Amino acid sequence: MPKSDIYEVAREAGVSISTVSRAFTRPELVSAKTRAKVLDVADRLDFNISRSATALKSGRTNRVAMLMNEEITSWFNTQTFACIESVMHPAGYDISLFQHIDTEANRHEFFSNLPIRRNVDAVFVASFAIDPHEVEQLKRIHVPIIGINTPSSEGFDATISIDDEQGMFTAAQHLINLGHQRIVYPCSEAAMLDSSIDARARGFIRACENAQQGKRPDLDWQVLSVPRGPEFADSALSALLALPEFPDAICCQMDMMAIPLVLKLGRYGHRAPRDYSIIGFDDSPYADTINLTTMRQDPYAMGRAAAVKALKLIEGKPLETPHEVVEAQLVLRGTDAPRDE
Amino acid sequence: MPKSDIYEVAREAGVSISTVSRAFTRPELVSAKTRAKVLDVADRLDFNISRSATALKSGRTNRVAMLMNEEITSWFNTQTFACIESVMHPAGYDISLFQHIDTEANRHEFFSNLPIRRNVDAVFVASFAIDPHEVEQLKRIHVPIIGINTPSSEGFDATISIDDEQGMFTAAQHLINLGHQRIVYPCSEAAMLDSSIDARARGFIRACENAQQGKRPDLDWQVLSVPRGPEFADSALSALLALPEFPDAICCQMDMMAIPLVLKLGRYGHRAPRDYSIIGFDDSPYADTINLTTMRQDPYAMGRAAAVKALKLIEGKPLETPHEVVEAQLVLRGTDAPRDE
DNA sequence: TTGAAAGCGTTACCAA
DNA sequence: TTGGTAACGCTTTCAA
Repeated sequence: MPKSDIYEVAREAGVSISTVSRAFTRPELVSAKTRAKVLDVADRLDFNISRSATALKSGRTNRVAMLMNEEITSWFNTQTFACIESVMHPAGYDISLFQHIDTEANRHEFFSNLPIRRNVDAVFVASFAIDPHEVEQLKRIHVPIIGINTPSSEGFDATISIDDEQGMFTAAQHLINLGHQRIVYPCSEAAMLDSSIDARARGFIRACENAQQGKRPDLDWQVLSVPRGPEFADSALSALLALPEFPDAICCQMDMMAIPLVLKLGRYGHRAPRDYSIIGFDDSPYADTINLTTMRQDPYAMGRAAAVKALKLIEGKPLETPHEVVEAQLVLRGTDAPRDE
Repeated sequence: MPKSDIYEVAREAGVSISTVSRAFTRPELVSAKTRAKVLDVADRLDFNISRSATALKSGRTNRVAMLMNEEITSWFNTQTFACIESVMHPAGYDISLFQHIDTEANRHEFFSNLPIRRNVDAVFVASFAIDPHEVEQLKRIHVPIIGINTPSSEGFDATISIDDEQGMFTAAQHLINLGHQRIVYPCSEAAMLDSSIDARARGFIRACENAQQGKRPDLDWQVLSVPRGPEFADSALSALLALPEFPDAICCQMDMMAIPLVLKLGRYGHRAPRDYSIIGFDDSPYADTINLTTMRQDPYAMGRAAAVKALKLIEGKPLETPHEVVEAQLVLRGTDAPRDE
């Protein structure tokens, strides 16, 4: 078993363990020659600095936690994780992932046991709401807490969020401006506290009420709520087809709702934009392929921004703008058209 | 700063640090009363056992590495990561992710510096080929190496792979049996060494040559290779449409090729299964939505199996079946039909 | 059931 | 530029 320790390397290289350590982590303090010698011996003996020991000594853990709703396999979570990883990994951090912090049981388990206490240098909360009590609990780990798409920034050291309400307001407005009469907003029922979704619904409602009270008193709109779960798109499809009159515009909570609808409504003779306009939200995979008009959000940029903030906070540096809100962008493609008179 | 150490907890609880330690990690060795007391004090003082110290003391790192081609955002990588995580996390391991071990530069950097040496308890290699020299390098970290969809099991302590060659053979065979005459296999050019993809092409070719030499001497088939990159599906689309005669069957390297093709070919008047049959590979998102006939592989099950193997190997237990190969399943849906005479 | 103490592999201070 | 040494926070053996 050729796993050697720092003493062996020191002996073999004819130096002290201090020098071995420095050759790895403070190369500038060691003469080029000594350093080369040490690294050469170390490589031969399959030696490398132990991160655990470094962590212990330094008081840092070199690890951050990332809390998420549901699975990392969802589009937003994957994107966010990927770019936080791409910033944190080069900086020497591992990400300890906590999925499914959504059910009451899991939340309670997590926030009362607080397994990450004293074991991470920062915490990311990705795209879900935690209640004030939970934030309090989280604060007890005494490290920076960074939120991504959290409905509130209360209690967080930094947040970056998309403006869901305004984004969906814009989407609905766009549909209204196109002259559509009967607009439906299909959405899967909000998970407990998941107000990123709620905010979108609020934006839709506000746009419709605005229009109704203004120059479009005739506007006919409704929120079509279907149960959460893997079947939500099919549920929305059925609900839509069962409506007394098919809408001329559909404003979707997210692309994962819009894409199946566009695809499957076609089979029932409803073609966008010929028969109705439809708009999505997210610009997630295949939105471009099916030419879906949508509101784009950029989780990659958000994740990166969050990671950069975290790194600064870990270093104890102050943040110029701890809390940021970014706007979703309307991406016009081919599933919307003015209503023909 | 109420971050307290084990001594403070011990003092406050009126016990020794040994007892505090045991209260957390060996509760059965501590009287219920003492344990309750200790945990109570610990919670009040925001104390928790340090994973770094535990790791250092134990000689374990409580961390595994996962190496992958390209980004974690690809469907297969995300799925695999998610389920390895779901097994390793509860077992107390973090996953240190190394993305983009694909370019020559990154590979060299990784395999010669070997940053994970002495810093992980196992290594997962997800879905890409590493050359014999690289395997040798990897072995120098002296921990179990587990491969997922690696073309060879040479040098690995355990592997689980899908039989790409056989899977694509089955897919092509199916199309041939349906009576199709002109079969095209569009594929993006293999990344260097990425023979999971090559294996699929080989399966396609074998099925076609078999048929040709047997009862289908008239079979007309070809491999349509397009450059890698984000545009591969559009490149394949153009290439297909530029063919002297449009094929009556398309056998796709993967669903991410098949799905855009089905969607976009429709705009050019080619409808599956009316005008041609098409089959995918993977059963990735939206395959079911568009009713794509495809070969299903189950990265979730594979990841789980790989993680279980890793855990056993870390414990030093022997594996009954270190190397496993699973078959892809033909999922018949709606994009294939017998050729009408 | 509990306590004392050694040691895991580093880093950083102080000295040389 | 390099070496000696204490200390980081835990686990575990041995003793009580």
